[in-house]
Amino acid sequence: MAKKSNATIADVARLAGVSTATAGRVLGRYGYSKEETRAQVMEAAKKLGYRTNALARSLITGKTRTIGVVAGDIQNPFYASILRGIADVVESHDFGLLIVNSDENLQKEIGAVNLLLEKQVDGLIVSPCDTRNAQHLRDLHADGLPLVLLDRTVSGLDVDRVTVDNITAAERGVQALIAASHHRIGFVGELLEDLEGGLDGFVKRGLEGDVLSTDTLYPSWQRLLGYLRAHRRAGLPVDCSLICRVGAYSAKAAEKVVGEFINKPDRPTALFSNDGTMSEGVIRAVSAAGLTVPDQLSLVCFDDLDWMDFLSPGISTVAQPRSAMGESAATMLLERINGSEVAARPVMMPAEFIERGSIAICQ
Amino acid sequence: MAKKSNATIADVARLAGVSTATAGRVLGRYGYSKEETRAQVMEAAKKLGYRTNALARSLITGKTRTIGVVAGDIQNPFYASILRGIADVVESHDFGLLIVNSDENLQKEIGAVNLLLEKQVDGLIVSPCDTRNAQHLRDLHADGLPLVLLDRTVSGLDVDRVTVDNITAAERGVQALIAASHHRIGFVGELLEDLEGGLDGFVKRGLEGDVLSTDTLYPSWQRLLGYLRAHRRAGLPVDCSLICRVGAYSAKAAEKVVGEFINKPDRPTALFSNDGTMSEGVIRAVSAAGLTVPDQLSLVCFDDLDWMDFLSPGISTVAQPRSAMGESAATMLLERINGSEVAARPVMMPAEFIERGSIAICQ
DNA sequence: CTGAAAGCGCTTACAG
DNA sequence: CTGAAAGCGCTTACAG
Repeated sequence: MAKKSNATIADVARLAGVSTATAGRVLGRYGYSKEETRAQVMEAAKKLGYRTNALARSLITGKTRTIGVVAGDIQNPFYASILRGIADVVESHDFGLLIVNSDENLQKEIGAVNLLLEKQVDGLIVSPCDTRNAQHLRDLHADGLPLVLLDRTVSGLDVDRVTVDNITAAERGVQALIAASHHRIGFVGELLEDLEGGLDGFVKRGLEGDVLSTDTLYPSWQRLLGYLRAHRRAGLPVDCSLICRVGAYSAKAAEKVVGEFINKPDRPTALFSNDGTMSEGVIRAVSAAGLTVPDQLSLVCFDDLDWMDFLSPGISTVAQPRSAMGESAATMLLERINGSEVAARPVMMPAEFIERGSIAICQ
Repeated sequence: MAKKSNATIADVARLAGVSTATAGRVLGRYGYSKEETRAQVMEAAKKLGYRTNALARSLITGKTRTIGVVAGDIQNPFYASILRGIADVVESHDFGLLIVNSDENLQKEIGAVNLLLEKQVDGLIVSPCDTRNAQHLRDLHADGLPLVLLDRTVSGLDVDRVTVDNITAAERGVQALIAASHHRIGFVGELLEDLEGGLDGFVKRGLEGDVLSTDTLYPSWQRLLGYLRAHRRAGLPVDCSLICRVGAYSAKAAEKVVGEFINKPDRPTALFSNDGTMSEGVIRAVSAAGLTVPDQLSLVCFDDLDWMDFLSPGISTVAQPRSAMGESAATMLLERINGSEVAARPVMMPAEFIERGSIAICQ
């Protein structure tokens, strides 16, 4: 049995000797049906290899049981883990998962959202590449489409979101370095976006007190804030020349910039690398410079990538709960899809500092 | 403008003062339409924030411009890179990408395929978890659905596929070790499946000459074949006790088994680790045993993971062309979807041996 | 509990 | 070049 999966409800109904309405009721598991009728229809369906056409059903019900995700790059371990978390909850609810990469490019993001909307997804999880320029996302929400923001937020868009408490997390990592008597701690981050007042202005404000509305700041800037706060609370001055602004989100770029950075005579005694991809570049640069970790240079990274554990020495790092982030985002989205109308939930997850062997006491 | 994306073609047609057929023609870019009419319709569409409902279109055309992928685990760097390759070609053709994890579990795979079929994907890329028990995949092909197999093949299913030339690749890696005078080379692989004749029988056959029909063998067994072939061609005997069968696809499991393996008095002088995940376990075990690579133990891995390059010493490895594998699979699938009826293409991609610092001359 | 009819939002012949 | 009508494969009221 079961061949040619192009049988329709009409075919099944005909073979079973019932109306399409009845056949539809038993095959779609809605409405009433007599035990006997059900058996007949099921048998006919089996004989014909009937398979529901979700398209037709969705056209009527207005629900596709499919959600869309716009991620920066599914190949990046950060997103890969988050996606796994999303996929786990989505799959357990028998939903489909449509995934598109944005490469952190606004035009691609807009195109991706459009594609997903045309396919009528029931909801969207987006890691927005631009926190201000995001009218397409605001429109989505205004149209009532369930939407969850991931990793970043968007100004003027009050929807469910899951982010990491980057400030506290970075502060914790830098504190560990300060506790080991380091006073010249380099900060390595992409710090891509241009902020008003520039880097110097930002540092000045960050040192004067906690910056308000840090929500829509990009993660690397938030982490810089944590770096500043750790210094401020320890009563330590900040040397702006120790802030290494890579200016691109790539391990190669980080390697190059950090290479020059640590080859200067007044190089830092420790480095705080603000991201997994940056960290790869840092490790390469440090190794190329022939510096030993932690003896000649202490190191704390961000995001616990597989290799940080077995690299020798183990890399102390701030671990983001990646899978849990994905699970949380997906769970909230499904709740919205199921009609929840609670106020927007700004889920900010804590990151855990993992102490390993990359910090030495500064002499 | 552009709000409420629930306007239909009928709404646009009404506002533009034309028939739905005409509105459909201009919005769907098919059939003829006068320049003037087109302008009117476009303006009405813009005013209403019209967006195509791909569901309705697909129901008629029978095409969804969406493909499905069943991967083992999207979080695994092997699959993550392949998926990126797939996504790149799919996105460039304006197709959607539906992804499901199988966790290498047959029941989940069957469920995944079913979900994707109900959503009417135009084609499927599957890394089958079972090379024999795969009637659901054979049925797919019999039904005429475009299907491409990834990484593994299925016996009795002659469709497009992209695999790696595992035998040659592994042979090349082991050769490098033999060339450095190693005679006691351990092989670490999951070797999950039970083959007739067991491991011993397999080794015996592998040493007698090239095993026929290696196609449907699982990758780790193919790689073992490469290990055997390298020995045979070098005139070296094979000690079965050096073949470390992990029996599970997990770094943890590999770490445990390899830990015991290399703590024995007659431990190998070199290790060939047959997979990225196994390699993680191997590195942890080696490091826990306090052995120095390559001085006390030489090492060659499989699949070039990020860390293999910057781990010190660099890990010599056999690199699989992951992104290219995904691109190739997706390209072939789209060709089939576009009607290509050439004979099934068994694409077997070469893996490149990357020499770094993990091999020392055996004293 | 079942069936006839309408309709979801499009595209496709078919006339004109 | 345009429109009226039918139809893709389902589900949804509405009668009975």
